[in-house]
Amino acid sequence: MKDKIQEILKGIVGDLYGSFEIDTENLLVNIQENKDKAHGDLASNIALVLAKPLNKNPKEIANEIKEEFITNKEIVKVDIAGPGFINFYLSKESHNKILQEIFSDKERFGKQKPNKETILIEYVSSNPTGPLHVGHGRGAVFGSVLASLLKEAGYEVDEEYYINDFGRQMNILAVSLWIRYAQIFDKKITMIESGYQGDYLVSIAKKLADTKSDKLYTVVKNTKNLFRNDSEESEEFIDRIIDEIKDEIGEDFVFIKEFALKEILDLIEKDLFDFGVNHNKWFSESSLFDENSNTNQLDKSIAELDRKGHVYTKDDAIWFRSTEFGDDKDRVLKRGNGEYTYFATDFAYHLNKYDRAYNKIINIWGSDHHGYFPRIKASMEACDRNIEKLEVVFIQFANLVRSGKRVSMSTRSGEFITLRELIDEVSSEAARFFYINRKSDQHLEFDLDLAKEQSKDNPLYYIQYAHARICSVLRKADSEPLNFKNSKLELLDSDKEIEIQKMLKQYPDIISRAADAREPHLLCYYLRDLASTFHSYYNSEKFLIDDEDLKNSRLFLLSGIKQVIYNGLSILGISSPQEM
RNA sequence: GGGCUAGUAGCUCAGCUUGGAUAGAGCGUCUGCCUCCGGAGCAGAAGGUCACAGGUUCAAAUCCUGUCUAGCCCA
Repeated sequence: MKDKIQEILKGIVGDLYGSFEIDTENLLVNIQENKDKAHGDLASNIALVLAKPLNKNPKEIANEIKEEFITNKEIVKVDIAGPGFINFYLSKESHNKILQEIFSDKERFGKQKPNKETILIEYVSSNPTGPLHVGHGRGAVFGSVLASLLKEAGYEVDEEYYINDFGRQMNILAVSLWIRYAQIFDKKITMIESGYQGDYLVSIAKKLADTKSDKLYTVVKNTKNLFRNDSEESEEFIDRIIDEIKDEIGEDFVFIKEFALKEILDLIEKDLFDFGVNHNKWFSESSLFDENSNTNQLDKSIAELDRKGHVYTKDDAIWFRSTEFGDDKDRVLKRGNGEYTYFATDFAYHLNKYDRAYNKIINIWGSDHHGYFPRIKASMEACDRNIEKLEVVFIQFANLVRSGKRVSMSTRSGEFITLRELIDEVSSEAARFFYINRKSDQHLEFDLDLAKEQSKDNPLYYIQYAHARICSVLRKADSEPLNFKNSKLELLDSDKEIEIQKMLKQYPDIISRAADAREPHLLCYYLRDLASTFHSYYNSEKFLIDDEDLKNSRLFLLSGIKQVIYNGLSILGISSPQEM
């Protein structure tokens, strides 16, 4: 409809002022939906925009255009208002097409045609050294909802979890597990300070003992000697312990490491699953180092950077000259001691993503990493990759609030609140909604009490209640499957009914806007608005009435609202209860 | 010191991408509404220098510049 009006206006303007050679393409002409009913349904600012180039009073222009505009069945009235807006009034019938559309498309309503673009979203990617905590929750929900939104908007989407399963932290994890395991046989052994303290390792250690009995303990000859602490710095201390345990246990050290990794990934995957988050790809960092093949991707990637002339050696270390691409300073890829930096593997990982030929690569990162983006971008640019393809969405941290007070979120060993605990307390769905119901780059106060509350103050409850209420009415109506085909939808002509139909019409736009702008919270606000309009309608009208035609039409309208709430909540990964 | 993000009603926040008519919700406060489809709800009132100062524009919460304040990152 907007396009139609736009075309007509262009024609009229061409006829009227063609000789002035106005560049209609570049003028900021738009057709907008009016907030205020008194101004009609749609408005054009064309007269205001033309005022300057024509050197004419905008009202005069608007009048001339109005004279030429021929109203029809759909556009029943044209009006001039304010400084020179041209308002268009649509016929009441023109609003109810949307209900037929929803009725025939059902859960596909709002879904756009496949556009053949592929997108890779990488998110969560928490270190596999312990279970997920609440700090990961927001990014997890954001990634999964954005993925659903993009699919709805017609993209083909892969959701990937990058497993940091390489390097020193894995050794520390293995040692921590071994200590918990050894404690089963010798209570006097204590966990080292820089080890992973959480209880989860205690249960994993029990499993390890179940499969290996004490075999990995008895090979270590002198545990006392192992834990002597002659005032070493903790860094050196843990490195020495890693080395000594490695020596004593031999190849089984790798077994312990992989055992720990597998168990923790199982935990993470289960938590994510229960949280409604489902990655379809898991990418292992250590696969970049695959030593069994000749294709160590990390060396290959650095070699490519080198070939392009962006690598140099200084102080025995290998550097990337990232400053040439806008970074603050050059970055080390490989240290003098032969260790690769975290950045080096990330660089190789991103090249790998590019080589998988997606149209778009989206990373979801905590906003504390924003300083990290320029060097990744620089490295891709240096390798002649199109940096327009790469996008990072930064997620600001959330604070949990209980009884008006912030819940301490210290990440000090063992003190964090796990995602599991949050799900257990407020339910997975409430947690999802509260995490996503805020612009992602904004601080979020997550009110635990409100998330549990069952009242209109809790926006999720309010939306779900609207759905349940409609289901209840439809149940009560329970006349044979309603024959909506013959409904006299033109009877839906009250202000509220028109308003609802207009609102339903906006739904597909909201989906594409939320997807394109990476702003899933728009959907939450839309659904809340829709629910609110419904509740108001519900209180002002009766549906189960004697007038069959009107009754059917109203029920048809209700089922449209119900469908849209259902579709929207589905994208958020939240259910639409029939009753509650 | 450099960078990023923000500042909108007493509180929590939308709106800013794409400038548009009287700046919106929820909570809280006040006043009403259950013989009636789910009151887990609804209607109404009060509440604003859109941080501040300039600039662009017919038109600025929205775009630009500067200042102040807060959070985060880097040194």
